[in-house]
Amino acid sequence: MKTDLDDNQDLSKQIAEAIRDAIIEGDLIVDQRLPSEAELCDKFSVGRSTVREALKRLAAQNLIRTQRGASGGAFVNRMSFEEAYGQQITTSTLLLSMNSVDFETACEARYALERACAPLSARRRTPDHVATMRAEIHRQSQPGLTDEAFCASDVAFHRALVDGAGNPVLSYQLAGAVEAMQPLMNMITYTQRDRDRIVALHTRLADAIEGADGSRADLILSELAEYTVELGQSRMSTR
Amino acid sequence: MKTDLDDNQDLSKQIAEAIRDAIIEGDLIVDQRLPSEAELCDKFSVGRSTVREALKRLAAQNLIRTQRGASGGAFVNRMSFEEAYGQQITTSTLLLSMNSVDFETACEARYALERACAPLSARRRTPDHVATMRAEIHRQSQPGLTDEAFCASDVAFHRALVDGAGNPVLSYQLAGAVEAMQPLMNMITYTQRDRDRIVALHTRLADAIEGADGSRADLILSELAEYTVELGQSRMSTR
DNA sequence: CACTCCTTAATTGTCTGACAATTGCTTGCC
DNA sequence: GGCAAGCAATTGTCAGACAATTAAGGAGTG
Repeated sequence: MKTDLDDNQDLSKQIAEAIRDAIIEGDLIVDQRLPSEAELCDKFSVGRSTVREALKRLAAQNLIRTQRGASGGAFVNRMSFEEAYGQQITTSTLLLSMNSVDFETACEARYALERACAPLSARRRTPDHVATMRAEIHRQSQPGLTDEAFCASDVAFHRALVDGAGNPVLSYQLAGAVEAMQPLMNMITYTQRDRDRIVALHTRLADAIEGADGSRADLILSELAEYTVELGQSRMSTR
Repeated sequence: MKTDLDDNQDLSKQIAEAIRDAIIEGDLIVDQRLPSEAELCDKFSVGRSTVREALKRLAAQNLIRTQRGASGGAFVNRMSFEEAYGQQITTSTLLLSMNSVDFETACEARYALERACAPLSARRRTPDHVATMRAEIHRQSQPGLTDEAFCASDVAFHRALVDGAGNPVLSYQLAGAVEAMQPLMNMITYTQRDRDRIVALHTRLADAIEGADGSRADLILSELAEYTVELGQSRMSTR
């Protein structure tokens, strides 16, 4: 690990990067204990606060976890899919909201990615996935559902579709795209007619997935994408 | 912003989360200055080191930047696509390496996502994108190229393909998938025959993109995916 | 007035020392 | 052996000090 630091730069940042690189390079392996704060102070010749700030930076990225007490310390964290989801969603959400990405662009990205999953999902989905999709469709048909709850169910439905592909890497990549769109989707108000139309499309989609008909699922998804963009545009313009 | 903290928990973590939520909720907008460290100490009734550790956590996620001096302080950062790329790549790389995701799964995810871009790229790519792809193909044909340089060029080629779709959200999502695979790809040794084959596929791909033939590009990508998986399997098994 | 230089105040970056809280280990007692 | 007390190591928090950086204002000078 690099221990020589450039003065007149942010020391804690440099230390964090040195340790992060060591983790990425594999010099520090999962569950391995890092040197104690005191040892790191010596190693980098800095004060304890500086070391601590560096460690907090790494903790914020889920790269390490810390434990108090004897035989405690900082340990390299196994990056779990769960944590990675969370990070990705936060980042994607902020990216979309802060850069005023328009609805159309985000929608296009989302459905393009989702369509990539459809054929795989049609081939590999388990009965569980289909059941989840059916359950969400049922929820979406309930009268008196708030727009937000409708959106949340929509996310859950599509999540099941994506998970059906049985590829955790795909699921991870798509979690960000789908969930990050939720704030944008929440700005839309759905009339009963809109919901009926969406539920109908979802039903056909679930049928296609259950029937292992990937190309039909793809087709329906493109319909859904088109309809959603249309909906977004009309709703945005009436404001 | 929430200022009441649960004692006997990690204070700096709670503070960081409170501020992060305020940013996500839009209570703190881009380029807005946060209260100074001293003010935050008062607001949360904690010591300065605790506040500083919280701020470093946020800085590690690129949520804020800090400036020294009078009229300095911590400011809400605009999450740029550039920074988001970097974060995503780090996360994806670690996720893949730490969870021993097998080559096949990662490859499938990567090419599934890339195929989602192909039709869009065929429609929208600029001459610049095509030129980049051609340039990378040329580089890949050079004799004496190391395997690593070959892989890097491969990434650049596919990056141009994805960027050609002209959708920054898509580019962002895919940056992680493509670049995170590089360490896995780097484990492969490419014979001259392998390279020739890949260069041929790349050339046909560039032709299809240039000729705005999305479905042909899609087809070639599936060929490339199949060949890559095959290559990976044979190379892994001979170890 | 315009320009330069100096001082001042505000703010973050770093260091030191102290104490609290937690936790595993050892030691002594029954 | 089993149990409780204490000990040592480690992170979490705090307070105070000083350094480094930067913007703003003021003094002096042409």
